Amino acid sequence: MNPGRRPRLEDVAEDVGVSTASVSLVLRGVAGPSAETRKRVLAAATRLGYRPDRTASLLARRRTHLLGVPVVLRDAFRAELAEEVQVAADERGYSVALGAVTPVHDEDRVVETLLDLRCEALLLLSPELRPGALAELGGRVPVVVVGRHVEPAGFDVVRVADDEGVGQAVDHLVGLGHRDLVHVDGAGAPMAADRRSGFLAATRRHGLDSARVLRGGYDEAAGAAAARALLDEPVLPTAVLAANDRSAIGLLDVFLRGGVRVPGDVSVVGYDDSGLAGLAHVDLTTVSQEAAAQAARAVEAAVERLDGGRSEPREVVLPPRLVVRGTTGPPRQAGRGG
Amino acid sequence: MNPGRRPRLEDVAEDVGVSTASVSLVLRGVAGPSAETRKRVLAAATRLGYRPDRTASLLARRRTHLLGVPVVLRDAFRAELAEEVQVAADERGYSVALGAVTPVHDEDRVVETLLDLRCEALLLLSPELRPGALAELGGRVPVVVVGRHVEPAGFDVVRVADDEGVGQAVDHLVGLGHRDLVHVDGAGAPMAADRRSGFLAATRRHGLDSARVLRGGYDEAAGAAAARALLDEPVLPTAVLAANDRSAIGLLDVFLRGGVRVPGDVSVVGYDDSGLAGLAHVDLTTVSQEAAAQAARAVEAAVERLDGGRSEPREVVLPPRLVVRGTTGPPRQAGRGG
DNA sequence: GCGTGGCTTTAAAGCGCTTTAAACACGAGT
DNA sequence: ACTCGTGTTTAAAGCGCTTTAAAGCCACGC
Repeated sequence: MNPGRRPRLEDVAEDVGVSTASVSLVLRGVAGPSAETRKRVLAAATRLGYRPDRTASLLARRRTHLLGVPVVLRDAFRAELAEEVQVAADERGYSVALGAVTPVHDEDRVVETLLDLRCEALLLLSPELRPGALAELGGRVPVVVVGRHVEPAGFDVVRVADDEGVGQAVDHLVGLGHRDLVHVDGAGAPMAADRRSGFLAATRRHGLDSARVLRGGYDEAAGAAAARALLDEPVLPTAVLAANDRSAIGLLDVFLRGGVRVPGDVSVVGYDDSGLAGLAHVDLTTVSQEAAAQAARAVEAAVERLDGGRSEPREVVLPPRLVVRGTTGPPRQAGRGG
Repeated sequence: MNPGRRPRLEDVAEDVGVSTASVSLVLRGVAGPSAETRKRVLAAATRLGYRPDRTASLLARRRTHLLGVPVVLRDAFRAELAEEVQVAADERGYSVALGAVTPVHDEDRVVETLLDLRCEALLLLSPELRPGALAELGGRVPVVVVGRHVEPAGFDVVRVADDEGVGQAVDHLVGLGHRDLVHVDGAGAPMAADRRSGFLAATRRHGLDSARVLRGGYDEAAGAAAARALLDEPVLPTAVLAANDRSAIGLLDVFLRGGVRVPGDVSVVGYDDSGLAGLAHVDLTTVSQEAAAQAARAVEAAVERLDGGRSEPREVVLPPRLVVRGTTGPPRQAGRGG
């Protein structure tokens, strides 16, 4: 019926001797067709190598079951999150369309592209957009903001309790005997404020009034700069909490080059538990952001709106998890570590 | 005409008082409609906030102008390549659909998903698929293999001359006075053989028969292990060429911890010029794979097949480019750098 | 014999856009 | 006046699938 072209629903129907409607129903697993019909349709579809044309299917039903995720590929943690979103979406019968955010392709533009592809919802990973822009976007299409502390208004928010995460890290260090802590913060970066306040709250809770915050940033250079500043001071703190893993790597690097042993002379804690932290030669104690859990909840939030009809915004705050590895140990005064 | 719904072509047509055909022509910039019509249609479209429904459009014309790119998000270099593909595709009027390859979502599966989205061609970044599988896939849809040395058969290949790249690095080191070189190779990884043979060819060319190859790998752990092996030997080589940047980072790390100065005691060269290499605290001399150029040529190859009707396979081999940074210097015997 | 209700199946109307063939308008040429 | 040609516009037929309303079929009970 149809020479070299890819088989259509009609070809299968004709082959079996039923209508395209029946074939459509069978192939989508909808109730109705009898077991007999079902069997024959399935057999014919397989034999003809039929594969549904998603485009036509999308046009006909008004749904696409597509989730859009703009992603900054260069950012290891967000990339990991995107992966997990794909996995979680899969489990719920949704596909994800990834859009690369690059210097020449900013977030707005990628969002438009994804919407043109008919994504039904957008999952934004630590988006840079202003809350106003987020709310506006949320008015057009369901939006879930992941990993950013912002008031849910017209969109959902899924994040980790970063203040608590830093608190766990502080507890861990204090438990080891540390009393002299420094936090190299993330300056104005997203979530940096939470981590900073979590640090201050936790140290006060332990009565450590000497605990200080040093201005830092979210990359290796910021950590390295902070480490150099610390080395210039008369006496090193016994433990440093970085704002994220990349900053921690910068700190480690400078300490290493300066002959400062970790954790012998100073303990270092990162944040994110990105791929970097687990590398054997880094072996960084850090706080996990639970990428998989965040992704799963984010997809769930989107699906609730799309399939469940929820419309009031929701905020999901997950507990972080301290991952103890090799860069933390007893302080140099107390233990025998140095 | 159409209450809350998004405006359709028909709404615009009705508003202007012409047929949908005219509107379609105007909006796509096809010749035919008069200047007058054109103007009024454009005005109406803007006023109504019309945005074409890509799905319907795709269904009607038989083209999608979509390029599929499976990408391993965790791999910095491939992620960068994917970004560049997006940029290059954009310039030629194509969009790219990214599909995340993860442990639970292997390359085959992602390829199927992308094909379901009606991608017209696939750009595979250092794919792991067997040549046979590649050829078979190439029979179904235009395929461009990027960054892998494989005979183009039923698909195109775009890659960098890795042997030459390593050769440039060797020349650079020899020019600095080095005579005692070691290459920590990539074992069985893609392109590793080329880098290895390039190393051997270049060192022979310079009469350095002592040049050795150590078995390594493509990650930090492999580099670290190789570095430890080197430290166990009675005398260190004066320069080490790693199979890629990640391996080089591992080498640097172990050297640093072992008190070996770079480049004072030993020079280190990476490969890829991934984001890692450029970081201030790493400052790694490396060989650039010219991601942007590779991406551009890959897109070009796909477009040639799709729009130009080319069908015979093509191989494009680009020249690599040495990027000299801070991890290479004169050898410890010769210069004063030790 | 006929109406009933439960299964199955299907005809047909879209989904929103593209495209082709044909219609149309209008002044030039003969 | 009539044919032609050029430049514009459009009716209508899809693209391949979904979905709804209606038709078919059949056993059952009155």
